Amino acid sequence: MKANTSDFYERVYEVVAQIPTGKVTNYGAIAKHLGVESGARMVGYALNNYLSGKHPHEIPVHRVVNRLGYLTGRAYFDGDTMRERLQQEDIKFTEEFRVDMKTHFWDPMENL
DNA sequence: GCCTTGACGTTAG
DNA sequence: ACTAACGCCAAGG
Repeated sequence: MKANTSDFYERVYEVVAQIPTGKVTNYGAIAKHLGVESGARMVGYALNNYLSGKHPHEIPVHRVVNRLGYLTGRAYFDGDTMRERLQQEDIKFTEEFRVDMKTHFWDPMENL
């Protein structure tokens, strides 16, 4: 059973699916949790792939931001959807497109 | 096969 | 706080 790229994508989706409402995590934390510390970029790639394809389960991909809290993936959602969804979960922002990581960061390493 | 392009992160300045 | 240079590695041209 050799690990291929699609396995990695699936594992990313599994982690994202467990991010609690009102919390966010970042690309690097997910990669690290999956044992691929240098794979932060690939996590982003996986999420991008998620939005382009058709998937049976809805997962909160809007809850993944970069390590500084910036909504680097906002351009891949319609309009301002990413920020709107986060605000609906009472997530606080320190800047227009930056969430308050100090308050809302959820680390897969410590919770899974 | 080579080159460029990224939802990234770390380090140095 | 901000910028630039790398390292990373899958995908697409």
